[in-house]
Amino acid sequence: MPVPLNAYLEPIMSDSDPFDLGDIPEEETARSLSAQAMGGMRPPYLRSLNEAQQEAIEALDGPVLVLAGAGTGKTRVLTTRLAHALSTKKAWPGQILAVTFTNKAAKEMQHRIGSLIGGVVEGMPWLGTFHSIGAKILRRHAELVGLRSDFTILDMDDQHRLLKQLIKAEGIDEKRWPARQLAAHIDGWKNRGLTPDKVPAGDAEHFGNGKGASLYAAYQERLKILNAADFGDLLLECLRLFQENPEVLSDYQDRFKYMLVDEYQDTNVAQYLWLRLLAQKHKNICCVGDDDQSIYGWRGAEVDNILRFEQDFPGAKVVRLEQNYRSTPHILGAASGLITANESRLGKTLWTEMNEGEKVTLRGLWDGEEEARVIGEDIEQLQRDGHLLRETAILVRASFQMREFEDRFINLGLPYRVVGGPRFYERMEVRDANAYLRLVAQPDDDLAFERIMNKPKRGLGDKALQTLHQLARQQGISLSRAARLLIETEELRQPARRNLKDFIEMVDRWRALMPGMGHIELAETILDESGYTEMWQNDRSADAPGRLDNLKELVRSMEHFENLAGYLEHISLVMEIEQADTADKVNLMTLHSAKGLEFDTVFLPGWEEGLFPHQRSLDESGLAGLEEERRLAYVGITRAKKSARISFASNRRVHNLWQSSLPSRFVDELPKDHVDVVEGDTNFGGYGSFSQSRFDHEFSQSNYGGPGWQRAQANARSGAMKTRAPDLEGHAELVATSDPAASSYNVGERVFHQKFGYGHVAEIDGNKLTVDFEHSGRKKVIDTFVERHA
DNA sequence: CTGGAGGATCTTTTT
DNA sequence: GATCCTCCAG
Repeated sequence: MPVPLNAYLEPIMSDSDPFDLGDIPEEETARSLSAQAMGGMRPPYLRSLNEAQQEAIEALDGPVLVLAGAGTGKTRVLTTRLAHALSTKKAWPGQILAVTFTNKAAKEMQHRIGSLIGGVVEGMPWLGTFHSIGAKILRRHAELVGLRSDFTILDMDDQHRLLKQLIKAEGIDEKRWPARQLAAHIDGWKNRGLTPDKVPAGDAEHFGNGKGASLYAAYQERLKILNAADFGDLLLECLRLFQENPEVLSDYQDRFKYMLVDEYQDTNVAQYLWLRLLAQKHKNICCVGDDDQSIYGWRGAEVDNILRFEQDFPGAKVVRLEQNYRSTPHILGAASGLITANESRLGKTLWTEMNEGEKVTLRGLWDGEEEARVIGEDIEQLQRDGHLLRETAILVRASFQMREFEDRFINLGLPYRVVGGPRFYERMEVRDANAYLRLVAQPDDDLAFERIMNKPKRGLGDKALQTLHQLARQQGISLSRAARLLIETEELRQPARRNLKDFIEMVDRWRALMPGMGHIELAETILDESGYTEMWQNDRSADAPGRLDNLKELVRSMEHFENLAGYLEHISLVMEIEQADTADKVNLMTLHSAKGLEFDTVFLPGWEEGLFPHQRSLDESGLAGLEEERRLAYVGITRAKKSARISFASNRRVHNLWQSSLPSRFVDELPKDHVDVVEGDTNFGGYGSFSQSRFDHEFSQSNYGGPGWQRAQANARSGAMKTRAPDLEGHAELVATSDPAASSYNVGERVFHQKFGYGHVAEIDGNKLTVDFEHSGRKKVIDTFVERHA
């Protein structure tokens, strides 16, 4: 994330007149002179734009909705609009809020504005993703929502572990109510802007026999104790901050003279509310989006937000960008024809001045393997014809489809790259390393502590961890504080105790190094001294070398940051490591990660009922799900500049068993005029014509209870039967020891300890007791581990 | 407390 | 087919 240019922002944030040039450093004045020099003339950056684009750019004041179809120059409009606001001096960089969804988009905008205005525009402090901007605002006012400004941002793995603990503590059977499901619910609530107290009663019953809402509340409470926020909180807590603190809100309302929202069709309710609050004052909000490309409904995105824009912002100007600069007429025709099957859309008609080009091809194949082979051959042919591999992409519905292509390409020696695959920061070893860094930076980060306490093995297993947890909970302190207490006592057996002590001291030592040592050197020291690197060096498994490489890469990536805190903030918000991979490789990715990209040739394999549209989408969201799948297909086709090649297979291996499949209904919805059916040389399936698939379509509609669906039902049934008695053990433990009033013991008092038996208190040092046990001799223990015994 | 064996479950998409 | 989890034997 960009480093804020405080030097030049501060004056703007203060009460001084933002247009007072006296506050702006020289270079800035020099730059804005070029804008002034344009005078009344049409600024040069507007010249090569079409009418609609210019309209979208020049309508700076008042609410504007820009409906930007695929390939209509959306990003250009966005950035030019920004540049326009700046160069006409309607606003200074610090007064423009520009939000995107992905870090990639934010970076691209940053970059393009830079080249438009010329020079440094890291000065756009409020250009970023919803999440990064939310985090930035929250850090400034953390104490108002019960956090400290150095709060940790949890990733999904952390979130998952935490929820698991809570579910266990509630005595709920985790088999039946998996943590990931609860996480999905909580995410859903947060996306809809619901705090625990606002979760509708009916909703909460979906989880753990109606315990959903209370678990959510418990989770939020726990987050506050951990001084942590999850992804959803970055928005929801920010929203709460605004709602509960009008003066804070009004401050931001004043500040953001102009607001710009990219991919508006992907906003969820929380984001929508957030935007609305902020736009209340100046009302200069410009939302850019395409309802036909809304593909994140499952993540809480509300297509409604864009469909409702004109009601939400009365007097809104709506600009349609319909001239497409990317694709040939056939490709556009195929995509447009397909998307007309959707009912809920605002409707646009894309057109182009390009030459006809080739039709979209459609190919039926025997199985997934053949599909991979044929596409591989196609790509090799393209290569021979002088096409670049990097201008070729294979877009799949689900990531498991990638495997067959990878296998095939490795076989062929065809270079490929998986875009948006397993993320760097999600790898286990990288997370472990980050946990070390987090623990050093933030001593009370329990999740980090827990993660690495016994990695590498230090003889601190479950037992030690449980003892620690118990103590931490009773004392209301963090694990590392609890550890400090524990090593003073004899609660843990000798090896564990010594190991824990060593561990604590090691972390303390690193922390002490922090002020003097650069963060990179520090990271190296930590990885080295902790034995973590060594652990992988001694590991004989096949993936160990790769993991070591990743650790090196991690340390290298830290160079981009000024300090440890900056690095940690970055990785929690940006899951991807930036790498300039410009090599000529075929691109392999999911349809979702293809949004916003374009390629000469696009392969769209796997157009089969159940896979695409995905069965689960249909089961869970019905018609809305189907329409979203169709939009996904639309996104896929419109990625192609020159050639789109759709295929489907009659047989596919799923979970290691073969399933026969029918061509996707989307195949039938493609307008014939724009499609060529290609006969494969091994056309076992006999899908030579549309009539066959139309017939299959009829069949498939009555085939709703397909194998997958039946299996799902069977699972649900057996799950229901598996209900077990609630786990009482956890409760018993709580009841036995959680008695805060009992912490004051007297010397000579008789006490009972679970492990050491009966004894008399000999000395008292705070909450540490020295007890003479009748059978175990003199021991130091923490008072919460003993019971008073009359 | 560790490590290995065997079992269950998984695969839709992601900031 | 992989990964994660649980259980059991040292």
